[in-house]
Amino acid sequence: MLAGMDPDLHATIAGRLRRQDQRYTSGRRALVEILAAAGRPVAIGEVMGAGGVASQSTAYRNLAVLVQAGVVRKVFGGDDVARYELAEDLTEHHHHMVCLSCGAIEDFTVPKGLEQSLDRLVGQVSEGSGFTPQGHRLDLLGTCSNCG
Amino acid sequence: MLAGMDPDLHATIAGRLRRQDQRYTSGRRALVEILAAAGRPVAIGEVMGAGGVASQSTAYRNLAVLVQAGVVRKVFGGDDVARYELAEDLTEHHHHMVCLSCGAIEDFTVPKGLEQSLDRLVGQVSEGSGFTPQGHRLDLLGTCSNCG
DNA sequence: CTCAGTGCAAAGGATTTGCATGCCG
DNA sequence: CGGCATGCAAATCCTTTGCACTGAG
Repeated sequence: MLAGMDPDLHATIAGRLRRQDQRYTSGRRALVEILAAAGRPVAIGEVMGAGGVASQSTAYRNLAVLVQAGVVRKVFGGDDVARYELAEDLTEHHHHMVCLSCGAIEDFTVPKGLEQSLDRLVGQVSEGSGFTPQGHRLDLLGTCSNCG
Repeated sequence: MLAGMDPDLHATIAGRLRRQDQRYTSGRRALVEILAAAGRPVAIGEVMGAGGVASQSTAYRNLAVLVQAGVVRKVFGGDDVARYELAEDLTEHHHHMVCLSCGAIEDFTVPKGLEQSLDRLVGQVSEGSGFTPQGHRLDLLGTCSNCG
């Protein structure tokens, strides 16, 4: 586990899984460790390369379970490969810098004031439309240092 | 063509294609008409269902050409199917409400003041990191009226 | 005539599913 | 013991590509 990581993380996750009648197996724990260590959304290839996960299909299956339990979020960048990160309530609310060239994603946060403006906006837009907002997504699109 | 649509739209597009040594064929024009009429990002299935486009592979190929020419933008929502919309400089800067249930996407715009805040943010974040921003993406995630 | 554009069918890559085996509760 | 989790391989889904044909310049 990374230093600085919430020591109750695994207990919290175990609880959420139990609520869904799911077990917190070593394979699922390995996935969580990888996501927590990465600190940014990781694609399936990186997950497999990290070691500790043997079967790709099981990785997909477990990630789906974790998403269902609200432990993991699936994010899409500029390319068509899905990436996974720990749910925001296990880490913190943040945003993404998406590289349009290679698809890599990095995290960043924004000033609290702007976040509040965004939250207010969410509420405004929801009124009138039949749309029920559950959150927002603010991404920067551009070119990362590797591709620039 | 839809009433209210920029009458020079097709001329503009033809010019951009010509710059890439591409022709503005009837098939490509049909795609543009569909995107313009939709007013929101459309998936390949909707494109085919709209009529006027015979071959799915040609549709993909022409959409790629249009993206390359800066006429069309490819967007990803909450699911893994790509959607296409006219480039922002042919329409106007806007944002998306993404339905997490069915993947549908609707457009919306935000107050100018907030947009300016976002633009300022883009500049700030770019400094220090090696990331070169080219734009931003602000989406609302939630449930649409059909799925709610 | 020549070459880009088009259609059909086959190929590709990412993700999902079927089935038999192994392990935890 | 019984059922869920896991691995492997086959299947699916979206998307791209190969190749021969057609049409516009």
